[in-house]
Amino acid sequence: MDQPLSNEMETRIAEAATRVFVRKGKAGTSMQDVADEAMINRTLLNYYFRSKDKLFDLVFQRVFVRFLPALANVINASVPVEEKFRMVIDQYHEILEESPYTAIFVLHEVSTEPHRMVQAIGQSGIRPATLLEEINREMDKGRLKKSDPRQLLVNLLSLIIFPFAARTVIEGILFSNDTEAFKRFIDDRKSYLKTYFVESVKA
Amino acid sequence: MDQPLSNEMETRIAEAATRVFVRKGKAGTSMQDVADEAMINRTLLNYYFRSKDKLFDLVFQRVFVRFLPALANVINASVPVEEKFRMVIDQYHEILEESPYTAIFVLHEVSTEPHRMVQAIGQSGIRPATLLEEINREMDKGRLKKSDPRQLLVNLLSLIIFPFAARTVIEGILFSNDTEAFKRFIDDRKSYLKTYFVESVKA
DNA sequence: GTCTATATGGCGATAGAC
DNA sequence: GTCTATCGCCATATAGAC
Repeated sequence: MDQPLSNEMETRIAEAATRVFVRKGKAGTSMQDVADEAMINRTLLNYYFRSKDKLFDLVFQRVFVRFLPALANVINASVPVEEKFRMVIDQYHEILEESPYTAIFVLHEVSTEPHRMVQAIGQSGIRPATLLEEINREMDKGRLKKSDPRQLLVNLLSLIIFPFAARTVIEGILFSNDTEAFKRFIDDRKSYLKTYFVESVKA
Repeated sequence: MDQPLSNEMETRIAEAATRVFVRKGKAGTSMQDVADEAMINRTLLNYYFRSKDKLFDLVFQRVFVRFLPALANVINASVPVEEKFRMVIDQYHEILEESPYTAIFVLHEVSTEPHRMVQAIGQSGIRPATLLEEINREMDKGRLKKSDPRQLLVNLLSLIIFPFAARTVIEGILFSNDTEAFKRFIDDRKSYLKTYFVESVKA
């Protein structure tokens, strides 16, 4: 009874694989690395997942999908648009503070294998158009400064995500590799963005 | 005389290697890939560069260093600080529009091998502290809104670089994989940022 | 389900002919 | 300087014993 059931083992492998793939990338990870992280024999990986590609597909889907509810929940919420911006900031910070490498992982893997985008978006049901239309209406009503709503959306995501993607560079240049100082900076940034960004887009 | 001289061949290899490494990453690139791109026999790579590591070190240094003059020139210019912001936007756009994958390449490689940061910074002589101090003085004089100068600097770099790093995602979600539409978006963004960002930081 | 043993192929690197 | 041939290693994947 202390032998893991099939589902338990699959979960255990998936979680270990996620940690390793996210940290070292698909090409930089061997099946041995994953087996070590899951503390199982390497051959067992092929028993549960027939190939590295299949395993990676699962991991990528798991990671990518986590980024979507943060947007989807917000889009459908019944709150003013400035409050939606604050919610996006909070939710992405929650995800990225917990697993800081996911941002660069997703961007890198999607960049080298763009076909993943198509299927990932298809399975997600995400509708950014809805948020863009709401931003547009608020601009028409004169509550937000007039501009291209897509520029505003890209601004928001840039300001949130880039510091995590560029963590090593920023930590090295601005904080002399002091990880704790960087974490304080990110923590400050969460509230900083909620006032700075919202202020900068209001009409 | 139509045989390439040693220096010409080294340059040719370095340029080919840069294209392949930037596009597929270090771990995702084989020496055969580089040889094919340079249209030479694979063994010649080992003649000119003893190992993949040595070749990659050169490529990374070449790519990383390109990002620094954009900042260094600006820091020492004798112009108002708002004009410096505009110069940074122009210069980074020039680099990134020419080779859009360099952003994600640098961020990914630095993330998986952080030690590269230390040596790259050391050899660059970059002094962001100088720019931060100038921003601080402008805040004291009441010409810029008061805040943490590092947050402002990170905002600027985020707004410029992130759209390139996330190109595949943005192109897929916002532009249905229409590359030309994305390019127009980026072109608009350059002038958009110069007014939007400068406006948002002025006191 | 889990292991040992092994097949098969690609990789980085070098020796040696020219 | 440039090639062919080859070494040794590690990767993915599978066969087969238990």
